[in-house]
Amino acid sequence: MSVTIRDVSKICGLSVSAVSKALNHYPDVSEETRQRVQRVAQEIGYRPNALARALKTNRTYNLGVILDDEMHDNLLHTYFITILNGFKQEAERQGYDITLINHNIGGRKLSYLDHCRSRNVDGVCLLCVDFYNLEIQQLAQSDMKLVTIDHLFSGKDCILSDNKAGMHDILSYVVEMGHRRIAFLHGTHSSVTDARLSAFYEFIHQHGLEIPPEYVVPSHYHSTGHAFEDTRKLLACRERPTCILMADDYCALGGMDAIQQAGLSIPEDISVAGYDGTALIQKIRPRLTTLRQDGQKVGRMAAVRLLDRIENPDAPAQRPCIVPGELLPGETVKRIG
Amino acid sequence: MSVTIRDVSKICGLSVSAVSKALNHYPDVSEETRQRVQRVAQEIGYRPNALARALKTNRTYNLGVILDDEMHDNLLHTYFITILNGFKQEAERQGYDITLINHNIGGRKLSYLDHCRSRNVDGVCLLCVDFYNLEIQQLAQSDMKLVTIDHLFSGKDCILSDNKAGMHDILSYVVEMGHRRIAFLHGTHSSVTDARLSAFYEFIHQHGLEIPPEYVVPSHYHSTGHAFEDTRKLLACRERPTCILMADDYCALGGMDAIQQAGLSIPEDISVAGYDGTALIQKIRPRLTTLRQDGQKVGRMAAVRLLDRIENPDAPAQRPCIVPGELLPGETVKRIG
DNA sequence: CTCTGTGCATAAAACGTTTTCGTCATCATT
DNA sequence: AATGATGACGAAAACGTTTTATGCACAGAG
Repeated sequence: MSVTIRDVSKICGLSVSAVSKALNHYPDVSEETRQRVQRVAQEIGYRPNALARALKTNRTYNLGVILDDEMHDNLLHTYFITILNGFKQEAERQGYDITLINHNIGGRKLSYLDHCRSRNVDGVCLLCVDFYNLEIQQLAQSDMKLVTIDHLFSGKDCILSDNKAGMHDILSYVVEMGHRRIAFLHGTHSSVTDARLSAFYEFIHQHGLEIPPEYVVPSHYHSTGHAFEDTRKLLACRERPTCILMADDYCALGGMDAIQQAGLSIPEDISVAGYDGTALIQKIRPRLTTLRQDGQKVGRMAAVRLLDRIENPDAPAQRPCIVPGELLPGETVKRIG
Repeated sequence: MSVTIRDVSKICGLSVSAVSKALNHYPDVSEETRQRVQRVAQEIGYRPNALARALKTNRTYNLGVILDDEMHDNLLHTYFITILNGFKQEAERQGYDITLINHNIGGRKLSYLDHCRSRNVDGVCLLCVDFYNLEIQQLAQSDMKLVTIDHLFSGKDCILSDNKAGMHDILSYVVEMGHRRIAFLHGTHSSVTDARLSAFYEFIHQHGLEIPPEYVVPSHYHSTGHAFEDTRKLLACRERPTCILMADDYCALGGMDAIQQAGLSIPEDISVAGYDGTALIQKIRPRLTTLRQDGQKVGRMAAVRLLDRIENPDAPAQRPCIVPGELLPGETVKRIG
């Protein structure tokens, strides 16, 4: 089949162990034979079998990424993809591969934890999952090394996009532009939503804004359809908001659609702001005012933390790494008052 | 450490081999002991070590995906992500995991082929790579089971998005709308570009359209920036085209930007069409006329083909699987003449 | 009673590595 | 000359499985 270490050893007239040691830079092998071994290995194209090596060393140099939801299309959300991209780049840089951990595997249901164990990944990144799911909880409480994105399990490593500051920045901007009647069409129940909602309430409280309860409407991330409907309802309020903060950029698109179909124009009649600041969205007109999350960095830091954890397993848990965002003022929020 | 087959065997008072056979549905084990073994395995949470199993059986149930370019951000192109998503879903359905094959792994350069071999993937999907790269060629000529997307290596399995028909459909539509002076801002050298370009030339030849050479301008996929510049040049032609076909939807955005900045409006002054029909693009106004590629299906079929190949390695190579697209008439192509 | 088959279980080799321990020179030190 | 240290290598166990070959008891057939 493939060329093994045994082949190298035979050609060199050495034992298998000698070859192994030569290739792995052990001290007790003469410089001369090391050279010879390496040359022969090179010549006949020897590549260590990662499986066999991992079986022995308990290191696969493989990181799991869990990225799933009931809809099975989270891969399509640009924010998460950007994170995955950053994660992949850093992992690659440090010599790790990444494998996507599936939920149902070959008919049989296999829990995430079992799956990770079975594949012997060195660590796992929980990116875009339902953190309240029981299986995820089980995984989080196991001894599996893991890093989570935008959700903190106590004692575990974690990367957070700074939603508190993000909300603060965008609200400050909107208020600065003269808005008082600000609606918030927010996402579903999650840590991210919690962070953003509480930042929202804290802000309006501190600034003495009077926000009627119907201005805070639960919707769904990544769904132009829901945003469309929920925005329509918002427009039907007795007293219309002058500005709507959307759950994310996708929602902003759906919402803007609803606004325009209602015969209103943006930002003359009503202002809109998004969240995420994905690359594509910045290309469309009118340029959406939004808060860019640095998904690339989030992903990269996640890999850094996870690999750090893998290298020194007994180090105390670090504080969550908080990645700042950046306000992108566009053309969809009008100065009023 | 983890619970192994040996633990099960001890509890059951059986040999390791008996347990293995019981779990793997071998015939020569009594129904009674099979039941007992399965119960015990279940109870103590035994999960076979995929590494050890793979080492012995030469099957990892792991598929590689190569997705790379010099820019390292192909993950961010929606078309490819959609394909990856479809691929992942089908692979998952059939019990396979997927791992992303890196190029540089841990400082050391490792060729794609070596990397695949070393990880012992059962097969590999070439999605979005430079097919003219020497390493890719080497991989394609090896005995590694592989499937390619939108590029045919002779004798290998392949999925093609129907670019010929796609170009034909969109050109027919545009001509039907009365356009004669049609420009084509196309992507970089690749099979996809070849297919689209030849379909373009074939069409204009068959329909007796006179297209000045400067209407066919090489640009870059997935780059609003290049499209912006190249569109500006197009607008400077003595006789402006009435319609521009863009390399993809990203380019369409860049191009539309250039058009609007030139003080022209779409589609009144000039028409534009994209290519890809990604989900997000369909939400923006004006709705882009474009050709939707069914990336989901492309990915799914790729997995189907690859797994088929893995199951029966000696079957003759099938004809390329051609996945049709769908014209999405939007609002960016005006009826003229 | 012997032979042969059958049903069930075990022993052991194998997959390709890493790593611990031991061996055996050689050479310097008492 | 005995001892010890050092340097270079090999033997073998181990990682957790699968699979082939083997054994053994018991049945029925001659």
